[in-house]
Amino acid sequence: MGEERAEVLKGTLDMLILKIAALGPIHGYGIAQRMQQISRDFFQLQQGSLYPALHRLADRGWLKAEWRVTETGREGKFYSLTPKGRKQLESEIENWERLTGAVALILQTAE
Amino acid sequence: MGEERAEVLKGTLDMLILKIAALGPIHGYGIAQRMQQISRDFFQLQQGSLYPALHRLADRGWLKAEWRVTETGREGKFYSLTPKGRKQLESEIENWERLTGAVALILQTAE
DNA sequence: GAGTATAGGTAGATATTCGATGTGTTCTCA
DNA sequence: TGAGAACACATCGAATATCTACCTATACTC
Repeated sequence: MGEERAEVLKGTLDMLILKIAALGPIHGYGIAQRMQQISRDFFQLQQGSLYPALHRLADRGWLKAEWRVTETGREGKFYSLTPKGRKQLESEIENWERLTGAVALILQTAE
Repeated sequence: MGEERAEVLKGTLDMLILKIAALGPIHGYGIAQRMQQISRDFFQLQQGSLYPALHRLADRGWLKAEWRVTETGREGKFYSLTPKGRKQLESEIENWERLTGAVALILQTAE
């Protein structure tokens, strides 16, 4: 009980990951941590969602990956935004805003 | 090109339908029309999404259905919110707000 | 009589997220 | 020195939801 399970809204994960990556090169595990931090523990991104999403985004040419050594001395795959990825992020944010705007219109409708 | 396809965000359709039904008993076809109107043509709910969703919501006890005659003299299945459905709607709206709040935190983060 | 709008519906394809599970390394602390 | 936690990568299958495409039927318009 009291499970504050915060599932990411389907369709928004790509945008969120791209946005975090836009802050600077970061490895997968770090993305999940950062997302949790920034959202004040609201989003707890699962690894089973994270890694497939990263591969998907890389496949589409929105992220590029590079092995480097992390702050903790381990190997990590660092992702950074490609120019195409930056455009994609912009377009996803725009769409997100139009979408939440439309939802707001409906939620505000009074009986 | 220029396709302004507005797909409903997965996970929000139930909330939107419940909200429209909360405005008063309304039949399925009317829900789609109303949603399009209120959202200023942004949402164009497909029948293949609408009807399965209505059945789902009725199965869960959030909507109750009743055949009546529509304004245009046809038979229509009118849906109205049950008390359980009203609670569900409230909880979905609350969740939606926490969710968009968390997304906003991430989108606002500056490099 | 043809076509459009209204009203209901199903079936299959697609996409995405999660939960469970697996590998291996480094660090901490008893 | 050894156990467990945290770090870092990953895959697989189940569950879910939405869409596209299709189907039926009635009423209205031209």
